[in-house]
Amino acid sequence: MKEKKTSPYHHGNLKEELLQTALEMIDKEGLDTITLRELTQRLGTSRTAVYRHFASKEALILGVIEKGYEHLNLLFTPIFQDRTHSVAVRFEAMGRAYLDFAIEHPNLYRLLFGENFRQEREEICDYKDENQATGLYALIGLLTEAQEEGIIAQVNPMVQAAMVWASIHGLASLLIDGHLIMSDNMEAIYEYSIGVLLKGLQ
Amino acid sequence: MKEKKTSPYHHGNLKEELLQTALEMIDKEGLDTITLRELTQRLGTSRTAVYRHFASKEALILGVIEKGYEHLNLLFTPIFQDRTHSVAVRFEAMGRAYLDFAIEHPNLYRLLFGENFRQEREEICDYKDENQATGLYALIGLLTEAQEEGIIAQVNPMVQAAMVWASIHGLASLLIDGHLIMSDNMEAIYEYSIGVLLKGLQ
DNA sequence: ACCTGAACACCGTTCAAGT
DNA sequence: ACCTGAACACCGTTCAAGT
Repeated sequence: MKEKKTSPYHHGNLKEELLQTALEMIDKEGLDTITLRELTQRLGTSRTAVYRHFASKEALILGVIEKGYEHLNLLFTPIFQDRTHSVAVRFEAMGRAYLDFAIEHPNLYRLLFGENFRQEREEICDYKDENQATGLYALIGLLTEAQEEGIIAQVNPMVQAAMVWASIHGLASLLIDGHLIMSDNMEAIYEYSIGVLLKGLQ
Repeated sequence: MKEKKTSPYHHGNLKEELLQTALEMIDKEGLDTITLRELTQRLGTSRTAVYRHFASKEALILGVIEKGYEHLNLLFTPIFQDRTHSVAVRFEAMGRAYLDFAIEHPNLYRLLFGENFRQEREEICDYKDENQATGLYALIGLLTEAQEEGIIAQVNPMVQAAMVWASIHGLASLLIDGHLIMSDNMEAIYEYSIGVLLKGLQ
């Protein structure tokens, strides 16, 4: 048995491990409570090792955001593209998947769709790329499909997509941030919302 | 000319000044960047004076949140109660006022409707009080009125209110956090959204 | 491409002592 | 009901020096 080339010390892909562990820590504990000191300690490296791969803590978090978008993209795109189901069914399924993600990963959801790095997001990924990763483009595609089937009115699908996204995002945000009375009634609210949207879009 | 009873040092209502100045600082610079040290320095007091009136920085911020809700209440309630205009007009006006507030005071809006103090909010004000201050109760009243006029379907108005609030809140959030493409198209998106809502609620 | 260790400026918070 | 001043633990970040 040959050993791997003995890399000095115990890391080869520290950058990836930093991103992955940071993502997990944010997911579990929230963005505000994590520190570089704890992150590096958990990986068994020195504090300063971070700066070999990232210019700052912010730069690292931005990497986590990118990772999060990719993760989300893999989650949503298949739903939109599943042609075996009707547009209405897929519409409802996408909203539910979106809400479920927010509920299961509130800290991650806030990181991806909250105020963090408003500036940097605009600089790094141009809007198009972000919204592609977000699934907004898939949503636009689905709405276009619905227009062709005559289910909804022929309006600029980007405007429609913005309105629909805002509705579901608002529901998710109010819910995970504790602003909605009767969280227990969530299922009823969601189903009603989808109904109102589909009817209103006609 | 009689001088005021010479209060020791230069403050009588420090508590109120702390709240007011903190609110202004948050409004201008955001919650994350303000520090107790800068706040007290701006008021010309010692750093430790804060702890005469508040148990912690968090407690002070919570006071700011309460102040914010009151401010908002004064803004919205008149619109809802203005019986000289039709329900549809008031509905549109309330959404616009809500959006305008978010756009003009994004930092304050995030403080009031974001994730901050999720826990404490639930403890201090019970849901009802908060949602009353938020204007949610007024919205429910407006929707009830609309039901009586036969403009919208007779559904549990609390469910309707949650759906409507979520839609506008989502629009405001995505906008001020920079997630929406074509912010320049905002007016079109808003008008379309109100249309979809009114139609969908029928 | 990592490590150790010391240091810096900046936090919120506490405390002891004054007026 | 405030003040001063020192101190504490905790940050992100930098640097000098190693391997």
